[in-house]
Amino acid sequence: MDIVDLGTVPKTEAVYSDFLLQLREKFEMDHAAYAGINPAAGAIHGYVTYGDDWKQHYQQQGFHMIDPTLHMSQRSIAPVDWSRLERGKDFKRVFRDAHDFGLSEQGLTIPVRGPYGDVGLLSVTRDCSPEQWRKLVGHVISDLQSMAVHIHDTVMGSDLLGRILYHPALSTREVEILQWVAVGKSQQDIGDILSISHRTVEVHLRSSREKLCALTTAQAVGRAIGLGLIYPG
Amino acid sequence: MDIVDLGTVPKTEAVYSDFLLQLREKFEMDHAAYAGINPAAGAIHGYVTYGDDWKQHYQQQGFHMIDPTLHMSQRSIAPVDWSRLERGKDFKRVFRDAHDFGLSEQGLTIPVRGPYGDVGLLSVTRDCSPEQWRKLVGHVISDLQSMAVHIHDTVMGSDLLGRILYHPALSTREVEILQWVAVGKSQQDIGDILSISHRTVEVHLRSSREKLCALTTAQAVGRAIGLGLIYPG
DNA sequence: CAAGTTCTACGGGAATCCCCCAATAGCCCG
DNA sequence: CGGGCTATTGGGGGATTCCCGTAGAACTTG
Repeated sequence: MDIVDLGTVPKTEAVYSDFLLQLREKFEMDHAAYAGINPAAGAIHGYVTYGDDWKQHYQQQGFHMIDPTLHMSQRSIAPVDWSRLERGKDFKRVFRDAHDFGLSEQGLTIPVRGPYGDVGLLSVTRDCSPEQWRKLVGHVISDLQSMAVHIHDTVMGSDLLGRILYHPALSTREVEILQWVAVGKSQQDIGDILSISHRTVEVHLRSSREKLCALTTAQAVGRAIGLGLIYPG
Repeated sequence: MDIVDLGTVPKTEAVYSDFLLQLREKFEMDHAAYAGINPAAGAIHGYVTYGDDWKQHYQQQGFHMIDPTLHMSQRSIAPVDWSRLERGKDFKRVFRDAHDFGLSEQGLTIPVRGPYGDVGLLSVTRDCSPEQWRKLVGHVISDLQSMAVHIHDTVMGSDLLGRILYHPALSTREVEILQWVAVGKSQQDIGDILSISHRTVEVHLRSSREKLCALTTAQAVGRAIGLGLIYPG
């Protein structure tokens, strides 16, 4: 594959846009777009090959609030071919306008998720016959999926420094106790389970909250889950 | 591609094992394994092409607690080639034993995540020279990634009925208030923010706990995050 | 060895949460 | 229209958490 390997170049916004342009050419698509959300870093990323006119219009109309290609893909493990989406009023509204900008309603969105609640959506569009589309997709889907993982990994990696600085080191005991809280146990229960005083449990939870910069224990639980330190019970 | 499409056959455990056997043959691997966790359904899945002797030994030794191929992959967006793992005491412990069962320490694990906290790990191993391995992986990685998504999607889909039954419908207000809790606000704060009584906040939280089968609000926050209903604050 | 971290434990009291109970109003759908 | 659900509000009271502060022992690392 001759698309630039994002792992080997400096990370600027232009690099991602170029990556999408190259991907678009290689896989014979009209357009490509990547959208990424990183809750742990509070970051949102978006790169597209569309012209500025459609980008502005999409934003002004608030289409991201109703765009079913986004919403259905966020609920899917596998790639979502737009031909399988319901042609409801939201779909029609977005793509009636897209037509006016010369954009096709035939496309595909590939969701990728990371371990800390981060999500990336790589979308590609191509205006051609359904038969041609099916052949094209069947031919390139594996590589597109690999590309989706690649760009999402790289974009999230560029948030990595922030996450390293942000990512606190909870002690073993602190993690253990937070996990019990996530399972619904009270401080007294946890003390009984671990054969320690419930006052000690309280101390560890306080330390956990401080390290996670959380005002409450419930918030600390949520953050620890988001960071992959514990799991929902 | 001539591997059976899991979407077209009845879902039995033998089907997944056959899928892995076929995948192993097609991509010239020694072995293939899939492990999946579905927190929302409380389900754990595992299918492997290894013999029963290694499966039993792996379980008896509790290797899943220390296996770095599992732990590092769970923290990665992209596939993890085992050659890049640190040869620490855990790695050595697992693979010293694996050698005794004729299994290679050369492999690759591909993580896949779904929208509800579910995680799937597809691993493949092949005993050959590093040069051959690099060529083989470069040739098949895209297809392996697509396969990983495919099997994980299908396994999680087989939990779908459970998830539909289990997945509670929180009201808009309940979700909104749980999100504020996840941000660290107290019930009084939330009442002030939303211009409602803190007693009303309490009622919504109790309803949320009931629907999420949670004993505490902290547990409810964790579950809601795991279900993708709210996000860590 | 000294410093830092983790683990253990406690007093006292305020704040918050959550238990039980009660109620009304509005909206939607069969 | 009636039932179910959501949203709103309140009383009374107990349980739990969390605030402030304190301390010592064990372990690790430079």
